[in-house]
Amino acid sequence: MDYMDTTLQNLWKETTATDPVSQRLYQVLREAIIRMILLPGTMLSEKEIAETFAVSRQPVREALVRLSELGLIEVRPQRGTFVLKISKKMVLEARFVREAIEMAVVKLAASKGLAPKTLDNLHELLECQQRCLTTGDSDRFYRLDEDFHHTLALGVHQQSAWKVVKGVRAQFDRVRYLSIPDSSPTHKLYEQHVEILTAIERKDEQGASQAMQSHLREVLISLPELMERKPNMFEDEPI
Amino acid sequence: MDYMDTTLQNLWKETTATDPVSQRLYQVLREAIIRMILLPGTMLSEKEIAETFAVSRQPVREALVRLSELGLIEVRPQRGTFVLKISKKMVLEARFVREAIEMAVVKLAASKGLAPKTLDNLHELLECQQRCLTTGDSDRFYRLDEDFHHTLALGVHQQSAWKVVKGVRAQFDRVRYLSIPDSSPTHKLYEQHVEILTAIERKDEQGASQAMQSHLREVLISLPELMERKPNMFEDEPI
DNA sequence: CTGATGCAACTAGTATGGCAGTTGGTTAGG
DNA sequence: CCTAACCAACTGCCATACTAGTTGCATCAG
Repeated sequence: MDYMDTTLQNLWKETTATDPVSQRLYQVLREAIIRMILLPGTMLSEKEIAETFAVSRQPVREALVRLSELGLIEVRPQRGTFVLKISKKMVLEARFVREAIEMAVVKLAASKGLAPKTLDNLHELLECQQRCLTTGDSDRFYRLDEDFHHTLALGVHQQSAWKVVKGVRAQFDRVRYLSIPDSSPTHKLYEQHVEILTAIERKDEQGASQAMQSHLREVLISLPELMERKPNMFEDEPI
Repeated sequence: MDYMDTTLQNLWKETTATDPVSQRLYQVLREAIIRMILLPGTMLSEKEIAETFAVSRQPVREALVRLSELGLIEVRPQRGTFVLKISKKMVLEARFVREAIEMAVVKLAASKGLAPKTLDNLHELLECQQRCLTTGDSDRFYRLDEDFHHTLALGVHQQSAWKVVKGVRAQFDRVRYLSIPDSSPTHKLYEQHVEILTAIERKDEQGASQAMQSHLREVLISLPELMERKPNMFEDEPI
């Protein structure tokens, strides 16, 4: 909890200074946990965090409350607050929720159709992703992945659905960041995006939802191997 | 904000006194908002709530943070905190999320099958509901409804899915309590539960998910009529 | 009488201080 | 040397105090 302070400070400065402190702290800590800057098992002392960012403990607490609701940290009263280790169970449950919602989203998109403006945005996002493939900018690629899914959800006017997906995505993204710098199958993910979009455009509900399912299961293929290679990042599961 | 104090006090005493104050406040306020004890549009002063329950503002704030994440209240900085009016958009979005998840749950239950213990519990719940039909205890009926859906989700080991459903249920339940004391179609709801369970038992994925869909859409049939009859409970939608 | 302006009484946001419970090392006893 | 009891140093939880921003009413000018 020393070398990483500078990294946290950078994230802190990226947040908009006019926002409430508790919000900024939430964003910073969430990002830090997902990006494996704060590793699973790390203890997060309220006092220490407050001193790190030169704020009081009150807004820190509120940020921690929200993070514990996301299932990223665990607050053990009178003992300490800890970054939760990745749980295979939680990740698979998160996938179930995400699959259910996002498959419903693309079905709706295929049946009702999307606004021309939305389709334009989606196509543009795919073009950007294709460019990322050639430049090898996988960081940007994944941000565009999030945008793609977000745009789909908003395209069928389901903002709440997106909020839920964004919440459970945290579990996914930790696994993803853990697998860096493995060669991730970005090409495959891109192809799947294309498949999803074309299925929607030809009003193929079944095809679109199947493509989405395959897409969402792709990320977790490497899960068992990761659990073996980095066991201390994962919760000790009962045998 | 006076006559209702006694009602809130009762809810307060029902909570377990050993739990953290912030948790108890969250439960009480959540229940009060859902049960329309705290009506849409009501202003919730942190100070006032703190005095009502003889606690400090700190745990009140933490409860309010969680409630605002559920979409039940809105915190407007330096102005006040308000119980959100029911929004048709939000309710329909909540239904979409719930439908997506619960249809996926029953599909999984039908394909993988449920443990005998779980099936027993479900059948017992249905029997209890049937008894409620004769005694006319609709309050208990709806608690059993929640248990039924909860048991299904846990039966396929999807605890996270249930948490999400429980979250969006808040939007549903406000509409339900608003429609009391209308004669609600409890018989129909019971029949739908039976239909869902039998479909699961005969491994009929499609039938189970269809039954669940009909079931979830039943509650909101009265929505348009309610919006006309009690317009001040609903958000002013753009024309 | 109507309008704008300024002040007082709110609000939520933040900071700080004191509390009880847990923990791990240390010390006293076997 | 080993074990058990104790104590100091943490932890998160709650209460209180203070700050900054908003709002509405009262007051004063036109």
